[in-house]
Amino acid sequence: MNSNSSSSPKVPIPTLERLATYLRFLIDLEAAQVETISSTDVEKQTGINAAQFRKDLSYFGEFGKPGVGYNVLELQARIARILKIDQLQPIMVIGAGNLGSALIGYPGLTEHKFHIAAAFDRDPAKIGRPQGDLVILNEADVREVNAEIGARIAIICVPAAAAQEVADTAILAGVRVILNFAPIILKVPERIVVRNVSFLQELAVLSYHLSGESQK
Amino acid sequence: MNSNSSSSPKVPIPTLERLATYLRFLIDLEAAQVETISSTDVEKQTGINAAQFRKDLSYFGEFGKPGVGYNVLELQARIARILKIDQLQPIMVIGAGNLGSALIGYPGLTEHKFHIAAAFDRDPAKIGRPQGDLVILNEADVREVNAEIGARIAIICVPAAAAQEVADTAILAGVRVILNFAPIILKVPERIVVRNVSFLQELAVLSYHLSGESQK
DNA sequence: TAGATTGTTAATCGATTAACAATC
DNA sequence: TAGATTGTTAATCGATTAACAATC
Repeated sequence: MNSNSSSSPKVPIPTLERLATYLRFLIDLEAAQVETISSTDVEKQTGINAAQFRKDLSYFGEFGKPGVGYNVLELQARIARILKIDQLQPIMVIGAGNLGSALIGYPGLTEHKFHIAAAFDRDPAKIGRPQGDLVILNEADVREVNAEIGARIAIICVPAAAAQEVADTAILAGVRVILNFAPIILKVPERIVVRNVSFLQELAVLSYHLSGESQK
Repeated sequence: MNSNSSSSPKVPIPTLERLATYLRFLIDLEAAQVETISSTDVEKQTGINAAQFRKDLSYFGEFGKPGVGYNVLELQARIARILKIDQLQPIMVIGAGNLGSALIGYPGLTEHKFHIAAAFDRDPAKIGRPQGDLVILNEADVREVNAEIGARIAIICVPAAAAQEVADTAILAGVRVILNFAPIILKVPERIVVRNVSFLQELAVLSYHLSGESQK
């Protein structure tokens, strides 16, 4: 389900996912004025195995000092660079319904240098409406607008029926990676990376775990 | 990151995730009036390996006829039963901001027999406000309300700072599994199953894949 | 120096996929 | 019966974790 990792050589996806967790954790440590941290501390505080933490980092170079640990600020900066969120990253959101609006207003994004540069919809009632700092634009103008803003990341929040079409448009407009919230499997060229988020899937896995007992 | 799978014996989590995908796919097939499907067809249409499809199902019994394939309606019903979404499943949503509201209005939920039975917030300005078919309730009343509705699933959509407290409350109120949208690692008893959805993590993984070239 | 902790190699574990006898 | 496709075993692949020499 985790899609076309056509690109880069051999960093496991789970490692990349954890990298984002480490970054968040390091930001909290910075706020708590912690200067140095060891892999054992990481394990104690996040539950992620210390060897795994070191292994994850080892894909990208050497980050720590034997006998000492890792400098919080330096590690933070280096992980941000690896994840390419060391500079503002423009994103387009397609679909300005409830979910799209929630994302546009999500405060964590800016904190992590993600910047929603444009939001689109095809509903004439929504086009032109202000939304956060943005104005909803016409979906028909995706390509034109993206020639300006140069987003390489698209977030698709339209209904399943429209998702494939919208993905095609985004790709034509120069998007290279897609976060897809529509419950369908997008067909995209090899070079495009897609990640799917499915609330239904998450809930289904949880629901399964409601074993026998007190169903009320 | 995938949390406390304390419960059931040995079905891999990825298998459960795919089960939800199969279910969705089977619903589409039903709509298209397809009666029977083989594992090879599944592979062709979803990209999921045929052997994997059969293996996934094999954890739960026998579903197909050699030489023939699987009956779409029967398989659909049996997967729904496995995932415990063959009957209405009540859910509580805590946090009625943008994201919570998006979930309350999400049409796919009902289709899959998930029912948001109550939504809570602690903001006095929100309490009492209508939202879809619901009225936002006071977060302080979670326990009392859940004695009525009996939700075993909670969706947490509050800011990071409030998430742990809210999770504790939900667990006290009888919740057994949690879908957590707050970007923190919840500390919960062994028996509680948590799944985390992190937009930042998803975006970070995608951002990583924006290799070198045209950063514009 | 002695103690702590790294980065990395090797061992373990688990999930995916190929192969095939059983069966419709 | 011959052809197709299942369910399952065995082989492969990849990710996690333990162990330890190198290093601060």
